[in-house]
Amino acid sequence: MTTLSLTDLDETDRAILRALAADATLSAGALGRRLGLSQPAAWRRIKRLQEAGVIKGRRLVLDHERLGFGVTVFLGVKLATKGRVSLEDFERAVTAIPEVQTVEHILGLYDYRLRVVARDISDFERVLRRRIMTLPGVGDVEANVLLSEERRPGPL
Amino acid sequence: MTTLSLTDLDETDRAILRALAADATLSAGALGRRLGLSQPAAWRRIKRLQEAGVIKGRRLVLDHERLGFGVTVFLGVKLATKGRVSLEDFERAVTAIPEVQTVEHILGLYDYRLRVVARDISDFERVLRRRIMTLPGVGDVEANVLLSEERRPGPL
DNA sequence: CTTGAAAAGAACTGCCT
DNA sequence: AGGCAGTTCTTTTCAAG
Repeated sequence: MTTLSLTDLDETDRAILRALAADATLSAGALGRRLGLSQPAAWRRIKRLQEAGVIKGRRLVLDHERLGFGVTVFLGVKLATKGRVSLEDFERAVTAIPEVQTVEHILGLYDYRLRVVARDISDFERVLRRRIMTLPGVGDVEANVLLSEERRPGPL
Repeated sequence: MTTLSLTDLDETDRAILRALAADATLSAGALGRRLGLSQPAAWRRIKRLQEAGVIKGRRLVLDHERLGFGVTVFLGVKLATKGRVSLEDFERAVTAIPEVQTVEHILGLYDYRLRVVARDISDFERVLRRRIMTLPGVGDVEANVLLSEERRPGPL
């Protein structure tokens, strides 16, 4: 496992990550052609990046609107009671809510940021009142409705 | 294109999405075995979901820490000047910053939420001062350092 | 690192229930 | 809709330069 070696990725590794980050569907052969490598060479590099843990996996990108979840809301949550037990209780309870897609523990005015999806605004109200506000230790809550979102490749 | 398909996904489609959302590596054959379908049957459903636009693509999940970006910060940004041109100017400029991974236009106290990665805190300070604060129309900025994050499958 | 080749498996197609 | 059988392509592994 801890063959953890590398912060030493060369420029070719970075190019592979850039290409795959945009489209994880690319085959080793197609990648090699694009970068001037043979198929086995590209394949070995990809495998190396996976085993080093740099590539953690591949996930589907779903269109939640088409799945009937037209509303995405970010919630900032401040805990009324802090301390180790409160954090653990809150995290356990919040991860059991299906509408919660992401739980981020952050440093700042709020303790947690939640990404919540709902079918529509009234469905969101239901989730907020019956699920979120009843979580253990919840204090202040701030809501932000997502209007649009753009993801970028990130630095490499 | 507009083979507009439907909000009518049956339970099998949902099971496919649940499985693939966790691991997009699964082959149609493996998926079929898991659900009691033949390989072509599973394959046809996956293809249908892709053509319907429910599945938008497959993305790599990278470990940014191992890539040397140990710090993730969320920035709430309030624009000083609003209006159509200001929003477009801001969005164009902000998407050109490599450290910015996500740009979310939101409704609430702040106008945008940015997800920013940096090598360390002093690298983040550089990005903040030289890149973010110099963006056109930037007013208030609030920063939240990410401590930990958990992603969940979401409702289905 | 390359090329070449072989085995396994996945993707795709057509036909039939 | 689903299954079966077959073809084609890629992935994956290995040998050798």
